[in-house]
Amino acid sequence: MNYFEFAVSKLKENDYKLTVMRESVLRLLNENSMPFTPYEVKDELLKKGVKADVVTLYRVFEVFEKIGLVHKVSSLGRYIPCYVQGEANMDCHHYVICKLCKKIEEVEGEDLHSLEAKIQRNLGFKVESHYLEFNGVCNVCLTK
Amino acid sequence: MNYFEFAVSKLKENDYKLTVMRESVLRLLNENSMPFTPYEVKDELLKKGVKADVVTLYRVFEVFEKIGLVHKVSSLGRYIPCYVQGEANMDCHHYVICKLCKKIEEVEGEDLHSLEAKIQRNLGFKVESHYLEFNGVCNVCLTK
DNA sequence: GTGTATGCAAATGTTTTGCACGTCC
DNA sequence: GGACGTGCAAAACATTTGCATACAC
Repeated sequence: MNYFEFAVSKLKENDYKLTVMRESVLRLLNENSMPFTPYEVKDELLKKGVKADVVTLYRVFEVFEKIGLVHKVSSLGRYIPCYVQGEANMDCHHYVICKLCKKIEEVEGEDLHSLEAKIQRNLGFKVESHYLEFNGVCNVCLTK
Repeated sequence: MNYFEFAVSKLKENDYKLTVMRESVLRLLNENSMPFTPYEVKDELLKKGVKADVVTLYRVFEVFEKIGLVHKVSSLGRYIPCYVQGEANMDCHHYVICKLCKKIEEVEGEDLHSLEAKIQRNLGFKVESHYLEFNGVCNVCLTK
């Protein structure tokens, strides 16, 4: 099951309609597993002949985020599909972000359960998800 | 050495002047070790009789962030002082954020070096810092 | 005194809202 | 058919920039 199929079933499951806009965005994310801003999505879809309003795209992503299809990377204003190595990935988000080219890439989630358990124990804080960003310089920029 | 003293020396060290505005913001952060938006800082300072322009506060935080005195939590638009348990804390930022009351609190950094080393090894990505958010419900909201 | 910091005004950029119309099931 | 989704216009909000004045060292 690829991201698109996964997403479609997820939409149904949550009683959201599969509209032309939602489907177009999902196809884009499925083809390019990378983070987009709503404005970039608008441009990308236009290239494919689909005219979309950014307002709608904001609302599309709002829904997608609610049901765990994307995660918003606030520092970049981008939405990135949550689907790592064939698996839905709602609760842990691990990214590397290059400070030079701004490229962001999802990395395999390491186990942070012991840390979460510790926080739960020490603070009484109920951890539901986590978000981990590694900032630095990517391999491409390093060799420039 | 408290946060204020630490920050003052850090400013000097980086050839930034200790101005009334910067000092006022530092005192505020020193008294309330919590994240503020520039607008909130403006209001807080006004209560103390210090009139500050948000533009200036944005610039103050920009400098503070550059020299590692604060970290911007983009998802909340807030700046949080970096100073955990009496220690400056520039490179690793671990927070718990309550999704209900939005309270954010810094937690003791656990060692993520092995993870960083792994990323460096596998991707050739040079990790310089990381940012870790635990999202969930805080102990106060849990009991409501 | 000199370079940096600040305040004000305004531009820019991002995200949200209201409402009429269109579309999915 | 009815609820939900979309487009357009506009509002609201966040952040940045330019420039003249004020302040720290």
